[in-house]
Amino acid sequence: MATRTAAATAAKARIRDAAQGRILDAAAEVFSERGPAAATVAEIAARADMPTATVHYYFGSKTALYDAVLSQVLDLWLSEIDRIDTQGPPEEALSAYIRAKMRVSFAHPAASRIVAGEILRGGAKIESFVRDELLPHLQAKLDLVEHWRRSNRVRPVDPRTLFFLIWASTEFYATYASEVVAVRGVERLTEAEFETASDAIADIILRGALPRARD
Amino acid sequence: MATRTAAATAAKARIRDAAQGRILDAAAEVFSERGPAAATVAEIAARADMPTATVHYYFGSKTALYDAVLSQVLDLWLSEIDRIDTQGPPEEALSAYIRAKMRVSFAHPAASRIVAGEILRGGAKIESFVRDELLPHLQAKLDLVEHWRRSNRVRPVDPRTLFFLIWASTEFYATYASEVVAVRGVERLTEAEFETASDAIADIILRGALPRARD
DNA sequence: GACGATCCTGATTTGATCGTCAGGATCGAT
DNA sequence: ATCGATCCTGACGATCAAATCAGGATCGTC
Repeated sequence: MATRTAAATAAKARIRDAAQGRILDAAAEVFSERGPAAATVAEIAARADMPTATVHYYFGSKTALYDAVLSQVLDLWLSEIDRIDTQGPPEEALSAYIRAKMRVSFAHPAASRIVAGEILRGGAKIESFVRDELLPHLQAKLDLVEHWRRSNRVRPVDPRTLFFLIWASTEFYATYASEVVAVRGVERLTEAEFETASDAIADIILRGALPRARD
Repeated sequence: MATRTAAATAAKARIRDAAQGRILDAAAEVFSERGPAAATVAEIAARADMPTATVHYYFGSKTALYDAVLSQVLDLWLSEIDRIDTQGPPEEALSAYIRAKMRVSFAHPAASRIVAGEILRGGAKIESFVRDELLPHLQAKLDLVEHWRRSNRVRPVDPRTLFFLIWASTEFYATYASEVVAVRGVERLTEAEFETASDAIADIILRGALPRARD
């Protein structure tokens, strides 16, 4: 180790990162499709096109691998909350937020489903994340909405209820995708359908939450 | 068997039903908390306060037990769609529907979570139910909303999108209960909080989906 | 080309849970 | 009291997936 050059270390690191990346991608897929309990290391390894033992070599245990996937996914989730532009008017800020959340549901359905599954089963694994990371970020946004509300730029609604409504309606398109597909009678959801749904959701929620009719 | 009286048969049936009921209740709890894969027959049996073998005696296999729970739960889910009063004005009908769905989320959180988990993992097990039972029932309701829309009693929104919004926002309080609890900083959700949330959701969605400002 | 370090994997062990089975307990009918 | 039918259960076996391990392959350095 004392004789290792930086180049050698970097080369090894690249190999490691590539392998870990492939495993993480495969794992995110399998965990989201089957849930962490039903997912098997063998299936994850098969999708990453490598032997089972290799997965254990890199991540030690299935639980550790799941935790790594979860951590990745939570970072994505957190970054979405920051998408609210605190400068613009409520109408534009909320509209942009809704569209951003819908885009995540479309672009990262596996990530959305993993978080949803975690919460569905009580959220014990993400408790500290929610307390230490999510809530502080969220609080600033809640304060912003509360501020709007006090200056009558948002109707008198509990800011938290408004956020719940936005989360529910946007994440629905990732977590209930199989239902949406069945009810709409399509093969799969296209980006265009996501755009249309985003428009409709933003339209209804904004009209419902902002003062004055807009047409 | 040829000599069995009706009374004896009824007595046995009562015993059987009681035991099966206890098992089904315990199973619904455990399945909803852990998911079908992570749930163990041993834990279900422990909650029903009986040996593991007894659960197998009544239901044969864990899969059969899960299917029985799922079937119960889907019936409940279906019955909710019929709650829409096709006679009344849109405002009252939709408001009553939203409140009914919220009441289910509050009264039967385990049932809501089991269905949500099933859908989350692709809904393969409920595919035929959705096609043969849910969709036909739903279609009548969609037609009703479409009818309202054409007579300008509902704003120009896709009826399916409106239903998705209602489902998402109401089931959110069952499926994301651990998040709601964390964000609100309470121990658990009370009936009063569900009522308040119902009011807020109905208020925003109705104002967003119905023509003319209401204040 | 010998070295140290890391990468990688087939074979095997370990552990947990589903499901069976043989047989005892209970109960109503006669 | 005995009988048939069903209820009920402890003990056991089979299965399946996680995790270990010993050892070989590879790579940059000297």
